[in-house]
Amino acid sequence: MSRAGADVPVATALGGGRITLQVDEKLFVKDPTSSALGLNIIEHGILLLDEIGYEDFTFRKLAERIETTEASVYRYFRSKHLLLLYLTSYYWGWMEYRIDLATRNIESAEARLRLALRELTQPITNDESTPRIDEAALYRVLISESSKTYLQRGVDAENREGLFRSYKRLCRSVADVIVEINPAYEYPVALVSTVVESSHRQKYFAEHLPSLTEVKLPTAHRSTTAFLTELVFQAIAR
Amino acid sequence: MSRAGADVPVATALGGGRITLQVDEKLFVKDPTSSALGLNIIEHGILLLDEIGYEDFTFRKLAERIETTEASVYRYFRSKHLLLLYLTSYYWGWMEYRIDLATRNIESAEARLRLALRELTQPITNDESTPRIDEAALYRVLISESSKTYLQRGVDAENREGLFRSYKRLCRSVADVIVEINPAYEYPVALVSTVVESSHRQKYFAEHLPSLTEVKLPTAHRSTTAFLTELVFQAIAR
DNA sequence: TGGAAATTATAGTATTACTATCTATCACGC
DNA sequence: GCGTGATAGATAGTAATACTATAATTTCCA
Repeated sequence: MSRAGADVPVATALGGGRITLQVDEKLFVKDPTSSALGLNIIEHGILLLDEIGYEDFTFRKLAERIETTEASVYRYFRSKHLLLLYLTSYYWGWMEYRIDLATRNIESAEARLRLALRELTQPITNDESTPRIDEAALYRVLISESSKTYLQRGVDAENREGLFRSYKRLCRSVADVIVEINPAYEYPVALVSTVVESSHRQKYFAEHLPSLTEVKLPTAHRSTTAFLTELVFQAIAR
Repeated sequence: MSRAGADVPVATALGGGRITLQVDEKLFVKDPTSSALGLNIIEHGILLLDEIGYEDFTFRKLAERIETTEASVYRYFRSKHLLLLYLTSYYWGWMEYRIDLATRNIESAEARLRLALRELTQPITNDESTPRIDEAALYRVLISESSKTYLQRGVDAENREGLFRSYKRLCRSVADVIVEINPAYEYPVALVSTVVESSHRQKYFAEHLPSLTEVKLPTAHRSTTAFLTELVFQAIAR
């Protein structure tokens, strides 16, 4: 399957730094990595989303913060929804790249699955090569807002355009490892998508609705990894 | 634990029918079950949410449909967000009532858990006693929109007011059965909340992002039940 | 039947999510 | 150094949303 890293998103440059991922061109009007203004939109888009949440976030507020105009922001993204989709797509692409990096050259499928689950359930760490991206903030945005990319009427049309490709590819590639371990297991992709969603949700619950989970701050990441790793290995045990 | 049904929501009357559930009074301004207009708001609120989705849903559109005015709708619900929260709260209360009904007098904890998972993952069926409620439509609304009740900035305040009590109580009561089966299992509530969320999500994926799951229409309900029941029993096996 | 409560009609506000147009700036090749 | 084309900024405008306010009318029921 994707062991050799074929088909994995290519690393190029974001934030004046050295690494970025290919994000589908349909997600933006003009590539935000191609100009200082675009990078500003990404950088402060993440920070503002983290601060005030998707519902209260507007291009007007973002424009004020980076001292540009609403119209200029619209030159890069058709809507705040597509900005969010861009960010999540970037995130999943990066996640797949990280998993690939962590698991290549590892023989045992079990070990690879364990590493992949670790990457999926631990927060992404600050990356020196992308100085403009606050990874911790992006991760919080993902936890709170990523479901909103697909829980809306436009899903089907957007899916037809391939805008969810990075998420689907990520789930598929982890599911492939499960199939390697137990080809008889009937729900590999469902299991992965459940784990990915649950990882975010449990951390959200830990912070906002703590009686819905045993995952507790400040060790939420660690116990989420433990909970979900155990869940997966028990589920696929022959 | 809740075996005897203590603390389970009481059945009273909705829709001119015989059964309703106590819904927290903080969720509405004026009890919608107390008048014809209120019942109309609930009935067509569900149908309209199902038809156009939460984002496009407005009180103006609802008012037009039931031939009343925006202001009249606002007399019952402070916002569309609180209407959605009312509907989900009603749903979880009813679910708890159904689980209690299905599992009381059953000795084996395993059997009770299996029955509870069945209730949680199968769609609610049309109920003769609530002729004004289209259960199938409500279920679709829940699948697509229920996460939006808590994935927003107001969660903490609303949680402090107890507006998520019915969801928390439901998860807790199912988790109690897990504890009965395996007191050593570390994540009973997390497992239940994961299953409840995943049940909705997998069905949503089956319809809109089918490559994220093996659950397939038109047998989505059956295979979701199978997938999640297996997942739970494997997870809690000693 | 009278008075209170519920509902309707009408109007208004601030904000949102855009779209349009025109001008200023700036890098570039010649 | 000059023109050109692309980018960004300034400004304005629109339809819809999510309410709030107030007065008039209808309904209820004691």
